[in-house]
Amino acid sequence: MAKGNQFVKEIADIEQDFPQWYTDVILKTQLVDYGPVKGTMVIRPYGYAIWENIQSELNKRFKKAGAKNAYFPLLIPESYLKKEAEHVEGFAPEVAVVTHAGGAKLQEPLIIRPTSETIICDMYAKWMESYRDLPIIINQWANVMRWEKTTRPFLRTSEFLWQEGHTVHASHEEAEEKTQEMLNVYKDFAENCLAIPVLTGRKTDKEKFAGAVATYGMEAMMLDGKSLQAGTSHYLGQNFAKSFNMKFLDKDGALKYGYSTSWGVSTRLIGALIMAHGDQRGLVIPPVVAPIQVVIIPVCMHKEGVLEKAQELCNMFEDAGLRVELDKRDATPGWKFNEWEMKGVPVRIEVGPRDIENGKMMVMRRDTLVKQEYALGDVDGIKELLDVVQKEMLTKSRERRDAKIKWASNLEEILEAVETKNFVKAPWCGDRACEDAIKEFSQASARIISEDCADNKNCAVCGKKAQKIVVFARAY
RNA sequence: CGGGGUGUAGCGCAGUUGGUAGCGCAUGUGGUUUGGGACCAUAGGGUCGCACGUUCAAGUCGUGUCACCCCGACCA
Repeated sequence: MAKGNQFVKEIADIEQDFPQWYTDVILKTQLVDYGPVKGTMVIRPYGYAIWENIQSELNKRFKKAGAKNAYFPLLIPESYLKKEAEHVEGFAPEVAVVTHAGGAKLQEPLIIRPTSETIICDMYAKWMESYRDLPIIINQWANVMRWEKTTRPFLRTSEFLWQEGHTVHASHEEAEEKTQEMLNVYKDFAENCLAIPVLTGRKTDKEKFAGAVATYGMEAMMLDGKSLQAGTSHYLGQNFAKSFNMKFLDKDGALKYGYSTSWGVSTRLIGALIMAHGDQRGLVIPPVVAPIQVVIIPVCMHKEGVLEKAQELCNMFEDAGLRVELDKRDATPGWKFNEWEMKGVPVRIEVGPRDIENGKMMVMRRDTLVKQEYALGDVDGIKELLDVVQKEMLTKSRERRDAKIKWASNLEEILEAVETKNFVKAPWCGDRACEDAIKEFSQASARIISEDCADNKNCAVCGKKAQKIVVFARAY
C-alpha cells in the first residue's frame, strides 16, 4: 500500500532550507522550467494560467482607472535610453544590446527594453498637442530584459513578464494622484486576489526608480520573514517630459511640459504567492487566481457509475462558472491527492461508491487541510467555501505578518529584530547615512517609508529628531 | 568580478588500489489493484561536461577548458 510520507521528503524542509524549498516547489509543480539561457525561465501551462488570472483581475482594475492596453516595440534605439541621464545610469549596466542584424553590424545598436519609459515617452510626445489630449493612460503587457547577475525563478530572472502603465497629465497634482491611485490598485489586488497583505509607502532615494521624482512601493512578507517588493508606482514629474520633449498647449495658451507616471507589477507576484502561502506539502493558491479551483477525484473509479457521477458533478461546477478539473488518470487516489495538494488547488472533492450511495461528497480545503462532508452536488456550498478560503487566507497571512512586525527605537533593537526575521518599524530622520548604517550592520535595508512620525520621536539610528517611520527588513 | 562546490540514464545519486557502466525513482508493456504516493513480472534508456595527455587499459590519474549551483557586490 502506501509508502508513507515519502512525498514530503521530496521537497526540502520549509523551515530548514527555504530557498531550496522554493525551487523544489516551483519545479515539482511544473510552474516553470529553466530556459537554455542563464537566468531565463520557461513558464509552463500551469504557471502561465496563474499569470492569466492575475492579468484578468488587474485588467478589470486598470479599466476602472481609465487605462487602456496597448503595445510598444521590444527594441529601442540606444540613443533613447541616453536621453534621461539618471535613467541611463541606472539601467545601462543591465541592458542587453543588439549589435548585429540582417547579417550586418547595425549603425546604431538597439537595446532590448529593460522598461519602456523611453520609447513610450517618445511616442507620447507625438501624440500630445493640446490639453485636450491629456491625460494619456496606457498600460502594456510585455516582456522585458534585465541582465541580472544572480537569478531565481520568478523573483529575479533575466527576462520577465510584466505590465507597465504609463501616464501623462497636465498637472503635477493629477499625476501624483494617479501615482497613489495605482499603488492602491496594486494593494487592493494583492490583498483581495493574492491574499497577500502588503505595506505601502514611499521608497527611499537610494531605492527609487532611476529617473523618478518619487517611487512608491508595496512590500510583502514572505514565510521566512524576508520582504519582497511586489509592485511599484513612480511619480516621474517632468523628468522624462523634458528629456523627450513632451509638450502640450494648455488652456491658457502656454506651451507646457506634461507630468508623467509609471507603474508595474511582474511575474514576481507569482513568486510572492508561493512564498507567502506555501507549506511543506507545496503550493497553496488562493481561489481567485488558482488555475484550477476545484479538483474532483473519483475513488474506486472502476466501480459501476462512479466515473459517470464524477463527470456529472464536474459539468455542474463548470456550468456554475468554476474552474474545475476531473482527474480521470489511472493512478491511486492517494497519489492524486498529493499531486493536487502540491499544486495548491484550493478545494478537493472526493467521490466514491460510498458517497454516491449516501448522497454526500468529501471536500477538503487545501489551506487548512480540513475535510468536511457536503451534499453531493452542492455547488453553492462549494462557491461559498471558496470565498471563505479566499478571505481566511488573507486573515491568516495578515496575522502571521503582524506578529512579525516589531517596533524599534534604537540601533540595537533594530538589529535584534532583523536578526530574528522580523520587519522593523522605526522612527527615522531621513538621512542617507542612517539608511546606510543599517545596511552596514545587518543584511536589512530600508524597504518603505510608511507614515509620518510623531513629533517627540528621535531617529533610531542617529538620535536626531525623526521625520518618518521607516520599515527595515531583509529583502529579496 | 572575489570565496566555495558540482558535472556519470529524464531526475536524484553510487562507482574501491585504473580492468565489461551501476542503484533508486521515473518511463514502456502484461497482469493484479485503487477511501492518502500499490504490487508482481518484464523491457527500453549512456560519447561518464569537453579537449589533450599518461597507460596494454581512464568514469577513476595529469593539464587545460566549459557549464551550472551556493555565498558576497548589483537589482523588480
